[in-house]
Amino acid sequence: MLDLKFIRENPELVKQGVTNKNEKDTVDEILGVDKVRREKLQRVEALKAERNKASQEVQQLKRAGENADEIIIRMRSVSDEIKALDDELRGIGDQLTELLSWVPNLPHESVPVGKSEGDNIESDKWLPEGFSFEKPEYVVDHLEIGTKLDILDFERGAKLSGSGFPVYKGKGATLERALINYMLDYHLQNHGYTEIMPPLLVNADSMRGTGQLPKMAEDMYHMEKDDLYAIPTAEVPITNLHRNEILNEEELTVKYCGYTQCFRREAGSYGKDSKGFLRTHQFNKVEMVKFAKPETSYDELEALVADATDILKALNIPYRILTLCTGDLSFSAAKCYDIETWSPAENKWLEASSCSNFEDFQARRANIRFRNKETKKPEFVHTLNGSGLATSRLMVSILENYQTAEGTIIVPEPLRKYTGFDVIG
RNA sequence: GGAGGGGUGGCAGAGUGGUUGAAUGCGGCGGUCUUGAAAACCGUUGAGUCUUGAUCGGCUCCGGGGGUUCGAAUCCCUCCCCCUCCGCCA
Repeated sequence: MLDLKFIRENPELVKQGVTNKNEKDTVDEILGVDKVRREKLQRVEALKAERNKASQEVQQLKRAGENADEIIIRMRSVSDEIKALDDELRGIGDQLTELLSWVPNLPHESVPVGKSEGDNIESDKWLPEGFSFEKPEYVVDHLEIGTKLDILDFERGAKLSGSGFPVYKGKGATLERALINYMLDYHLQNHGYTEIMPPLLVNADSMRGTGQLPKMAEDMYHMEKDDLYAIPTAEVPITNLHRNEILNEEELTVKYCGYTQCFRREAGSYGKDSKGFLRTHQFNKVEMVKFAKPETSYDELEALVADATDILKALNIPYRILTLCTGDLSFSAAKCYDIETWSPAENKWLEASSCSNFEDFQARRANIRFRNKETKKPEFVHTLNGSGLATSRLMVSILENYQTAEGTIIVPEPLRKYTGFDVIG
């Protein structure tokens, strides 16, 4: 959520940012409603001040044993007027909140202006020694090798749940689990994160807090009976851990890291990159979340990207980093880097991680603050998160980049102590 | 699913319908004392919002919503959440 006062004082800036993000510009509508609201607010508050004063007088008169009927009768009508105005204000307030909840975060000034993913900028690239974009003859895509080695079973997954629900089998399941454990341990031991294992079902307040609601409602699984949502990312429960809390400045930066399964309906994206792991309804992800002081949040963002790419380097997987342009930024993000890994079989880069700074956008929605040591006043924290990383996309990279001419998969060295085997097939 | 108890400031915990934004304790901050620290003592310490250039000031907030009243943390209705016990189950 943007600060209403900020919108009021910088309408042109907000309009520009919203337009650059390809979102609807409702600034004038918001300012109009806001103006009406403030006028009525001032009126009702003046009436309330009058009422409060009169109530004191009634008390004093009664104590003195005098008659207060005149005031009481007068205040009766004032109270009615207050009630009517309050009703009106509630409606206006709801309208304003609704309008504000649809306003996206503004892009940071360092974000390139652009319309779509074609305008993203490649800001870094890392290739293992001896790597070539030339695909070896024998390399087949992850679906084919996974089926052949009997480690992935999408067909039975479809029988159980529908398409997009993968089944991992045998060494495939073990490899997946190894990846998760390896990444978690890496972040805990080398990057100073604290592990969190959160609920996978959360309430609507949590979804609003991180900005999934209202915009992404159609993309989430919703349990109607209990009004709970299946999390699309661990970002939701982990960021909301501190919803409605005031943190101590000394505690910052708070760094959490957690593994969860993630659930996405992916409504409207059928047929688009939908083969095998490229787009699934359920997948595994290790997520990193930070609560930072405003002045350090952009440094923390760079560190977050480094934390994620450390893993790819250790696994020897080619990757590149994209700085997303304004048009490709998500609703809540002020700045975002995508990390993409190379898929030889698809002959393209696949997104394996997204690292974002939300500045105070989520914090304002979720009311996450810290007490400024100097001013002693609470201020909104900056929240950040990044995948570290999504295993399904990593699995594609491993199954393709570690394929041998014999049709086997070499287990990346760092994962071996977790898998207990060196080769699949 | 059944029965009961409870939701008050960072925490614990009082609160007769009328200077209660809220006693008290702890914690935090500042100070006295001390070589320094602890202890002790003194003082101080909620958030949001409107108005203003900034103060001053106004208003709101005792789980959420509604009601009664001139006036509600306090009375009534309703919803939510938490805890304990019983039942069922992993």
